[in-house]
Amino acid sequence: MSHIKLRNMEEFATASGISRPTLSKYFNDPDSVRPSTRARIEAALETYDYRPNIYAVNQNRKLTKNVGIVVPFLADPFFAEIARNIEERCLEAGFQPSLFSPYGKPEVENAILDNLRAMKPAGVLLAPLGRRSSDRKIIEDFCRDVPTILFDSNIEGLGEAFVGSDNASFVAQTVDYLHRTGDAPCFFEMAQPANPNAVRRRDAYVAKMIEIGLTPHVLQAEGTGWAFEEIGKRGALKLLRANALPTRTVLCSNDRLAIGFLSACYDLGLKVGHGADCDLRVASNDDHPYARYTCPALTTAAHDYEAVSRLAVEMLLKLILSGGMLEKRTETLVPARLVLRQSA
Amino acid sequence: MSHIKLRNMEEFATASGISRPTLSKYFNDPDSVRPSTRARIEAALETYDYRPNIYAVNQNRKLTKNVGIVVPFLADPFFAEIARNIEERCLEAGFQPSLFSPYGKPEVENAILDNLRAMKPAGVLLAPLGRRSSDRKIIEDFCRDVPTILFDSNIEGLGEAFVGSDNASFVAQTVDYLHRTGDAPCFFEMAQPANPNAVRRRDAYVAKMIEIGLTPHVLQAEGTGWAFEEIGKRGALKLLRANALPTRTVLCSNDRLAIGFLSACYDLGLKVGHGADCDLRVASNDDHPYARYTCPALTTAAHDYEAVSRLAVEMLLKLILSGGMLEKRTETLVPARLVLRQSA
DNA sequence: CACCAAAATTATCGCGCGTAAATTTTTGAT
DNA sequence: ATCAAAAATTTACGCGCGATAATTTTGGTG
Repeated sequence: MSHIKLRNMEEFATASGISRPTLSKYFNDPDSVRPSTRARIEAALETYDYRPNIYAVNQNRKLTKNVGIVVPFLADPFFAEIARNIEERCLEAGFQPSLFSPYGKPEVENAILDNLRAMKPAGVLLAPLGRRSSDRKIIEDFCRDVPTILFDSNIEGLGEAFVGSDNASFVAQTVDYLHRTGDAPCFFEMAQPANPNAVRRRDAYVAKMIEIGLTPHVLQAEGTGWAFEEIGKRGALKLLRANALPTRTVLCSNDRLAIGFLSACYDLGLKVGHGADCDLRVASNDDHPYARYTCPALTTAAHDYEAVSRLAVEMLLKLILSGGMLEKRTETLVPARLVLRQSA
Repeated sequence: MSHIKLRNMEEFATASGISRPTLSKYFNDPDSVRPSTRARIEAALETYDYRPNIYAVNQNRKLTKNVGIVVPFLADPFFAEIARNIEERCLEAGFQPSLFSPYGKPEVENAILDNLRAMKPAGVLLAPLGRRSSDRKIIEDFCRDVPTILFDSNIEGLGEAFVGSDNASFVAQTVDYLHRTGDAPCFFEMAQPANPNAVRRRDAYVAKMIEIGLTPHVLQAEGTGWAFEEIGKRGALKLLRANALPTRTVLCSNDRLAIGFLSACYDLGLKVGHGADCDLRVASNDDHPYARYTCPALTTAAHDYEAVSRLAVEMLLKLILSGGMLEKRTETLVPARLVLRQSA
């Protein structure tokens, strides 16, 4: 355990009595050397303090072992949870994940993509911001340079594949359940949603309502940005005070809006739930990590976090193994799982 | 706008008609070259698509422009919010932040520190896990190799400085307020807290109660890990059903426990708040991003997110400028700000 | 016009490692 | 002991850039 600091692989080679090219092979793949020499190397690593210089390594490798993970807003617990899952799986697969978030700002997303390009990652898992179509080209260019899998939010034709949740499945299940057990819901959303999935959910709601022969009612909360709870609460207060709800059942576009909605109901003394003594029912989409701790606990269409993150990483590994290109672009949609709690 | 891809600085030099050493100077500091040549370079950058290879750059620089940020559990909205603030400030200061989280696992934290060492960052902002004292040496060794500022959770004597919230200030304010306006609180915490700040808060509570001549009551919820809401809810259900609360006022160690506590109260039909018709009062610490959307909204001692992140980054920049060593280790404690809402 | 400091250029080395080709050693079977 | 295959070694080059020293050019001054 002398733990002498060695400055480069050359020094470690002389110290350990093993040639530098063999060491290089070992660090790239420990199984590529004979078990006996591997043991000698690992014994030497116990004695001497040496790690390859990652910058020199990555400069000379055509492909690094880095994997980029980009989510639109990391301080949103939904994305934090997805990112955590993905990161863990990448580590298990022997890659070095790097986490990035533009926190809702398109110009920061552009900067992240530029940095990512310079990092020459083996692959990137990108959950893009909802973007003006004029920005499509930026992501298109990025995907040309870096092997990329899109997740969470699809952009038609971009990336080597898409993995995400099936918004139609989410809304169909909640609408169906609410309709069967009482009023069909009106739909509560942001007028200017930060995330393109919101539009897909609204469209799915309208389609589903028409399918079952009912009139869709869409209610919108004003406000931009990522403070969904606040926007939901203010919007709900306004609607509830004006008595503007067309039904006694509300389906929120996502759980964060619903958290705000429930908070507004509480403030106004309205009892939410499916009981006979309740004033209205509130359901939502996502199964946000806190959905089970709202008052009342939130009935919601749950993301399959495990499946989405697993499928996304599997697709990424497949992409990396096949050299950065997939035969054809696939879109994998994971259905929701309806979670019944007290709110509806 | 030909945007031809150039493979290295040499090619960009011939293409732009500027010598490579001058370009190198420019990329290290745009102001180090004559304004006229700077303009020529930037004009060339518009025409040609070139970025220095970050791995080659970092290999040859003694010090990189990287900054490491490590938080114990990034999927905890408190840490996500702090990390977001810090990241933003580092970017403004011209550094490249890299975000890491061991998600509560000590062995992952060790791996992160190893990777960080290899990254040769200009500095690191580290919010350590609560650790067994036997692991202290690992962080001690790390701080010897890498200029490090500790934040959020202090480890006596480690790092070049510490910046965090003043736990005593948090608890003193809440206890004081609760005591003046009604019952003094009992204290609700985890029996095996994941974060060392919890211990400091408990001690501060006990000290404060004794100071004002009252008997402290500490109630503990069983459970380990980072699912604080669940632990808080189960613990609260158990206590409430057993009617084991010594007072009608509860101070939770942190907001996530309080979220679970409030959820339990709701389930049991207990009305929480400071009104005459309420069954009990619940207050807490942190001002978690969702504290204002609980039912009822949570009275809590708020972190000064802005100040903590600003001071931490300022300290880091000072550390970097002074070459990785500060004259003496300082501990900056930011006081809490009491936020009165409906729950107490 | 000459003068001089500042800035840019040329030339050259070093960083730490990947990688290839040619050679030598080791291995496990006959 | 023999021998071919596998593995390790020696030698050498290249990656893209930082950094230095010696030289030339630039731009403002008297």
